[in-house]
Amino acid sequence: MPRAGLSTAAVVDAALDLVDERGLDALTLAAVAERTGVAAPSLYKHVGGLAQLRTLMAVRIMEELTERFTAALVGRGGADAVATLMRTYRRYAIEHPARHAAIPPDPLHDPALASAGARLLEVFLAVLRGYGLEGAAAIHTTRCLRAIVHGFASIEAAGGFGLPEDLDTTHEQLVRMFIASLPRT
Amino acid sequence: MPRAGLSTAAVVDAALDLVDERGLDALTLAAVAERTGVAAPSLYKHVGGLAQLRTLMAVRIMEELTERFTAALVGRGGADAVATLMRTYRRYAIEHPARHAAIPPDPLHDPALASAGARLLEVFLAVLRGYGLEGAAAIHTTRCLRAIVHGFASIEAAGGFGLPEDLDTTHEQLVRMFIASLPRT
DNA sequence: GCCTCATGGCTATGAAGGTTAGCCATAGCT
DNA sequence: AGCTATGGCTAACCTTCATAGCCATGAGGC
Repeated sequence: MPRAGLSTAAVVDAALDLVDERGLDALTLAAVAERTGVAAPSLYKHVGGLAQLRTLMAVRIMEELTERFTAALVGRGGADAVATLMRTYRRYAIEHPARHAAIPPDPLHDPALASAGARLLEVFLAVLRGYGLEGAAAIHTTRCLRAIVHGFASIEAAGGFGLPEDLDTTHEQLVRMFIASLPRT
Repeated sequence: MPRAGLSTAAVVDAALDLVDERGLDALTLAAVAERTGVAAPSLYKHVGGLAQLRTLMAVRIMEELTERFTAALVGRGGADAVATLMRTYRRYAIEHPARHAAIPPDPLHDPALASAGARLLEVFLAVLRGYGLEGAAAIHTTRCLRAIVHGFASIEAAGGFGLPEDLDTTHEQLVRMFIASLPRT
């Protein structure tokens, strides 16, 4: 009975690979167990259960997103930064639709997700701070931005825009719309 | 063994009541069966299974939404119509968060949902047509509007806006942003 | 080099849920 | 009154999550 040498991180890795390949609905402990070469109950030695596996995945995904944003935003400011943030978010959702769908809508409500969620939120706030927005105005504008990027990415990743018109064009229109709504710098 | 006098419509009614009360995740054939006073397998006499029950619910929900929109929009046009559409959508999602969450993102991909989805889409297009938008421009702008209202409503209905700032204010900012992006009439 | 014991596997088991098969009483029609 | 389609039912099966409890591994101390 040789050991598989599993770890919590390895289980999360396998789960992420699984949803990338077969979609979020395919995330089942049995499938993760098969992929890691272990019986399903053995996963409980590394992970508290399906629910906890989902939150661990969400943390990883939010960290990955935050990292992508910060990498894409270095040296940028103003409208350029806003547009880059929106395009980077969209690209991530296209590349990893299942991961995008796994992002919880209310990360701040779960202590295990709160800090990763707060760091992600901070990226949005930082971009708008470069626009002179602070306090309540920054919160309202961040919410608008979040609603826009989340809404577009969710629908696109789900294949919800059925008609043949070009989606890049639609997205650029959305980028212009949001930037035009910001205060003149 | 007296008959319960069930029908497909009655099963869908019970399912809608159930998700209204206990959330979308509580939608289970066992729960619907209990609520209708019948054993779970008996539901199969009226409904093809859980998946079909979900699409039947989605059809009902989209029809209900279309009806609300048309009722709210009579006699309105231009910016007033756009704002009314956005506010009506938001109100529906607040009143019925589970129903809103049950709306499929890609209704046009399922033949059973296509016509209800197309009627709903037509409301959006009609509102923008009053703005002189037609053809590809109307499609792009409808997509923007859909992304905005869907994104905001999804996050709000899920309790995703954690901070205490007033959400009405945020939504009105979003309404102004979208209307400002439309061509001058 | 051996012992100990925490660790990480395993099998067995059970509870929920979806689904199918097949039976039978009811109710409506002739 | 009798036939038959219909709409209930029970029994059974499969999948999945989860728990319990067993046992081999293997690292650290002696």
